Amino acid sequence: MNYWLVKSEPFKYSWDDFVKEGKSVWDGVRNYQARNNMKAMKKGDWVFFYHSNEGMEVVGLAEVLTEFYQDPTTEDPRWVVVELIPKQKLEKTVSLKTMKADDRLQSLALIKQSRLSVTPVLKAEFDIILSLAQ
DNA sequence: GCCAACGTTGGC
DNA sequence: GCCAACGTTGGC
Repeated sequence: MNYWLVKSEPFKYSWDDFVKEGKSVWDGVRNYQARNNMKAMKKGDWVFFYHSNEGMEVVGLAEVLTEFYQDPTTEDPRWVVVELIPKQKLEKTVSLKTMKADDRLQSLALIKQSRLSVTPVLKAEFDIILSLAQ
């Protein structure tokens, strides 16, 4: 089991939109590192849902429903999508500020590579973030 | 609105 | 293959 974090700008696609639809095809990723992370996702992996730009906080937990396949929004075979389903909303959101201030989260990929839209989360980091969400 | 950090493109 | 120029993301 692996853990991940995906970013979305809430005014484009928010957690609430995600819950309303019940499922999301995570398309439009055009960055190799993010793509490679998506290819490494396995069905059942857990994925934090983070609001970038506005909010700047982890708001919910999703699960990988379908592993990667060709991105239907492009002919270009380099790009892929995964399908995610909402699992649960966090009791308390966890802000970027909180994570940056936590000594235990200094190597979090979200913090180290702030522009990457799909990042891995270590098990230890995952547990810490979940504990901050209660 | 600014700008740092990256990623990409294209000329050489 | 290098690197300058440019574009984008996202925190502040």
